[in-house]
Amino acid sequence: MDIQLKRGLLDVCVLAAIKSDESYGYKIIKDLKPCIELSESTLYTILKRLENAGLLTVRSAEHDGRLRKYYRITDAGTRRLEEFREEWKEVITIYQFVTGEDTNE
Amino acid sequence: MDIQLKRGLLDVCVLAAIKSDESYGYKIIKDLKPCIELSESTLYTILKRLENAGLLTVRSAEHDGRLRKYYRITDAGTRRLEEFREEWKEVITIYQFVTGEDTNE
DNA sequence: TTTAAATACTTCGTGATATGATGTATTCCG
DNA sequence: CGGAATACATCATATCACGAAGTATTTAAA
Repeated sequence: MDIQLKRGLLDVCVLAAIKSDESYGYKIIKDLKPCIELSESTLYTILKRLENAGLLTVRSAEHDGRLRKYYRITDAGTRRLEEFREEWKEVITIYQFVTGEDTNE
Repeated sequence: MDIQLKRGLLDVCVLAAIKSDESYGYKIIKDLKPCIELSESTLYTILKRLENAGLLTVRSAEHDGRLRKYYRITDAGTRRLEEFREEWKEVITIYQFVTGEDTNE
């Protein structure tokens, strides 16, 4: 899919991947795979950004003697997902303009 | 609206603005205003990019003693709009993943 | 008539960002 | 033993939206 279109969706996809339960990098990639593909470098960049924005928190824990970083969504992160739903109304308007479609069909 | 989300839509908005009839920079901005806002620097960057990609052609013409550049969509540009409709199916899937919504509503 | 706003296009610098490449380190399986 | 899978990190690069600033003409208001 078009990379620019993807850009606007990646952040919320990652947030959605951890919205019901905390998760870690490698698992997030696998969970998102059927929906949207992203590389490790992309994901860790996004996780860092979301953390800096206060949309998720991180805790490190050992798992089978290996370090894992678990990411959990914050209230602000949940609000971000709600905002996304609001923004979507605008997106639909734009889609209709572009395709020339009417309200339904 | 979120700038990243906008990125994926700007190019097709501009193409849609000239899809039925050729137009020029200033008019495109005004026509798109109710739908999506963009500055002149943004638009001319986009027009240049779309021209380089062969999605539109340009002709210069004088109007009231002032130069105007008229942009017309090409067949490739029209195909790009059709592709966008196809891509949209993926976008809907992603939207549903993010919001947890089912097939409709 | 002077002035401001609108029309119309151009160029430059900046910050944000996705991604490939590369690296480190451990565990699991054949 | 060796390679695949797991797991995270960093760097350089290319793309892109946008504000700022510039040039030049026409139109309308003062």
